[in-house]
Amino acid sequence: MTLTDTNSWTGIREELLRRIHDRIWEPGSQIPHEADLAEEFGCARTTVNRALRDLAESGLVIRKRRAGTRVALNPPQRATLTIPIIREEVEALGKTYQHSLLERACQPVPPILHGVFHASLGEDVVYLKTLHFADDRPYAFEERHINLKAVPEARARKFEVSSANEWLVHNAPYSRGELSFSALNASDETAQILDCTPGTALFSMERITWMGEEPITHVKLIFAPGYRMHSVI
Amino acid sequence: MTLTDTNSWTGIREELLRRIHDRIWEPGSQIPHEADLAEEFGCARTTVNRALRDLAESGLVIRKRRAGTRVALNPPQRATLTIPIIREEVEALGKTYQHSLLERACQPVPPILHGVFHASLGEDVVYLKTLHFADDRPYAFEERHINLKAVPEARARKFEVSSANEWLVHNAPYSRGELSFSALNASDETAQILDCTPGTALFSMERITWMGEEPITHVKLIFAPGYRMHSVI
DNA sequence: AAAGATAATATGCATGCACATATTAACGTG
DNA sequence: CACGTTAATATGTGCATGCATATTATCTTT
Repeated sequence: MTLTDTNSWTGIREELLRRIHDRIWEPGSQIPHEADLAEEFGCARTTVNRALRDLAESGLVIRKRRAGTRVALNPPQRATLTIPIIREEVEALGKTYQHSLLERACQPVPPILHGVFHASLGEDVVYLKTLHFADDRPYAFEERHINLKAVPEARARKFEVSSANEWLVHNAPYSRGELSFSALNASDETAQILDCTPGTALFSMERITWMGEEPITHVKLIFAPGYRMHSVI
Repeated sequence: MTLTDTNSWTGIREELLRRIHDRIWEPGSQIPHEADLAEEFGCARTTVNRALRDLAESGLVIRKRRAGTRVALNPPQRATLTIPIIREEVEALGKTYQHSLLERACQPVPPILHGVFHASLGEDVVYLKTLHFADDRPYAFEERHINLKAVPEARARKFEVSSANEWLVHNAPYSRGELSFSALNASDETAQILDCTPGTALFSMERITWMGEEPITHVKLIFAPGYRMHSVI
């Protein structure tokens, strides 16, 4: 018998987890509905609901109205990725961080969204080109658009002393974001900027962030050769 | 102006979000407590709680008992990455998945860990080279080592019908793993395998998984040109 | 004044209930 | 039989309330 406290929603979640792991409820099969589980555990349906909602959030079960709750067939493998602030990342390597603003434009430069994200930052944007250094060596090349409708204060900022990234982190919080990673061959321009030979495979990260329904900023980072991104499961 | 329905917890969340973004509540500052907000919005405290919990989960506010709720100083730098099973990923594109085993060896081939991960799979391993297809086009090239000490059943498996990945997912659960992403130029061999020109920038993912202290498997995936990995914050 | 006990407070959680909503099943009707 | 309509049902959400728990402030006691 399990010693889990079945009166707390976490306890119920553990018990449900156990049943899924022990294949008492097989992948793809339907599990009893909330009311039955509540009766079995001797708790309110709300409590079971909380536990099931949590499991659904982690992707272990699929819930649909009327259709009931099913054990996910292939539980998605999730990893948590920590997106570092470049300065911190460089300093963690024991190197000195520097950055230089290559370009700053307010005229509407068409955002280079490449169709990666389904969003537009609108017409009124700041466009920034920044190069990040680690010990005088180029570390990453950044292209950024900032939506001035969402962050009007950015119009006056020069972003020469503090980088746009850090300023935005502290001044324009976002509620959600999307990330996209890819590999690309260094163009002549980026090769020159990052001090490598054209054609070198480079790791690239694109990110777009929103506050509610309003896009805040779009960044495309191209890292110098050899960059690796790590994550733990 | 959007007339947010302040009677639903999502509506309240939007309004709270707006206040954070508009700096009505500055980063680091305390926001009114649940009871006050409930009264202001004319709803139950439970509903405000739901909204605040959601914001706390996304990392935008920090909540502590008695201490109250504060706007986060450093908004989230975490993203959850869902690592797809290649077959599902391909099928989600509306394409037909296929894979073919290029090589299978049991003799101790030195694992190509490249010093990325600090681990060794030991001497007794299966080495697999698999090519994954999407509609007859190469999709990803996989090199894998399986630790036979941890998964002895793998010695007898041929991995011709079901891919090693899916077999392991369902038969060798792991407790933790490490991931590493990088970009690399296609070698002559990988270019031939993936049907692209040598030198093309390719996205690569390496993963090692453990059960407890025992490494289970190490995979290196090299994706065909144009691959992108997505993630949400 | 320092240390410990105690009270106050904000969030966390559980309950019982009601109603909303999405989805499926059953049922007619042409 | 194919179709639209209606009913049944499981989850989703809101509310009022009470108690639990962590943390801080305050009040003792020595």
